[in-house]
Amino acid sequence: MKARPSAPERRSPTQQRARQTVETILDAVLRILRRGDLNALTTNHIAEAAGVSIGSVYQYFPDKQAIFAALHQRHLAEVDRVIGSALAQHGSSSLQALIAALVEAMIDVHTADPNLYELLSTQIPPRPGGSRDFSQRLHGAFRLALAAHVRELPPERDLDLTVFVMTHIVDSLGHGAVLRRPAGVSLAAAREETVRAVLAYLRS
Amino acid sequence: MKARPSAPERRSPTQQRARQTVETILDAVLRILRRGDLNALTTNHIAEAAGVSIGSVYQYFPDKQAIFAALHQRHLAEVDRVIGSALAQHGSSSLQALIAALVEAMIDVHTADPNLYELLSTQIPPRPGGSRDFSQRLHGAFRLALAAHVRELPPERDLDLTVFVMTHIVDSLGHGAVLRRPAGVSLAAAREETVRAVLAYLRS
DNA sequence: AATATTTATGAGTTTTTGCTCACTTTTATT
DNA sequence: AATAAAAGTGAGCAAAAACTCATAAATATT
Repeated sequence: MKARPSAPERRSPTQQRARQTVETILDAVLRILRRGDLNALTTNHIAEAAGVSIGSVYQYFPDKQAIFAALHQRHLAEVDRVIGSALAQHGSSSLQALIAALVEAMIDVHTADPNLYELLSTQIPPRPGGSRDFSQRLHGAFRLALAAHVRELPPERDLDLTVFVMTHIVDSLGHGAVLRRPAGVSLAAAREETVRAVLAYLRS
Repeated sequence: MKARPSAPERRSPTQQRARQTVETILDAVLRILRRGDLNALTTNHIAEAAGVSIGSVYQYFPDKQAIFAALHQRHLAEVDRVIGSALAQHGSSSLQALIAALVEAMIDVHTADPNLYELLSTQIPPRPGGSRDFSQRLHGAFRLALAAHVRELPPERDLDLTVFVMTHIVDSLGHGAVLRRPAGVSLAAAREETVRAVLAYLRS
């Protein structure tokens, strides 16, 4: 488990089936993750779950970390897509409709892969000066979304601070609504209440 | 890494120095955690970081999981202590003072061990019918805290749903304020804004 | 069709890691 | 002081995991 001295480069897939193999491997990790068996995340088992040989895994990933890093990249792209779609559809809607769409998008993301965030946050080292991480990416997207509605907000508010709070509320409750919802609280109720909380905060 | 067939019992420490050894081992895990090097969480390295032999570790912990489980227990007790203290001091205060105290307590907990929650959530399997986990514990404590102020809340609100939302806001922002605060947002500002958000939600 | 390149395989090597146990040292008891 | 019990040690074992490499199959290029 200790970091190997260096991670040799691997060739990148050029043929279609090679790209498919890479996707299959990443999908297998998600499948294991959904089963919740974190200890089954070994390279050999990932290969087995993907239905490819261990050699194929190392054709495209220099080491185990790289598999998680690739998954991280794919997840970021997916979040961008989902959030972007919500923004595109509700760019000119009311603030309430926008927030509702964002909350729903967040719940969708977390429903698809409930444990992914925890895995990535423990397995992916934060890039020092490199690309933006998950929460920064979310912050940027939400900042853009809220900027269109600044006139509806009380004046004299720090936009970054407001977005920081709003992002955490939406993300945490989107996550919690899927994973930690107490008995007697429906998903729909949690969703609506989250929207209420965000709107109450923004208008306060 | 796969689960061993059975985990034999170990003797529990009776002398003072033995209890100290156990604490030293748990502290070492926290120290490694604070360094952020999740891959250094091997039994041998934990022993080395604690300055005890690997044999001593296995005097008191039947397997590696048990170390994390003990840490989990210790963390739950600490959270109970901190939250309980906040409640005791502000049992008859205003709602605003109470929320402020809870937010501060949450930030304190997360400041001490920023990565602990992530580790535990990935390494500790959820107890089937056993003791309550972290978020349930928090929910119970916050429910108690809020119950004293039901008269200040709008009527016709589901207490569990309200506590669910409030707990996630406080926990997530307490955590985020320490770990994911963007540049230009001070800790004090994040704390105050969290209080504002919770109060706005509760009064909405 | 012949050749080159990319992709896939998986048995086997090497490293890591969880854990044991025979033994020593320290503390408690008589 | 003698004896017993508890605590501590660390070399080393067995299992597991990361990763390699010689080889074969599939696809692309000539």
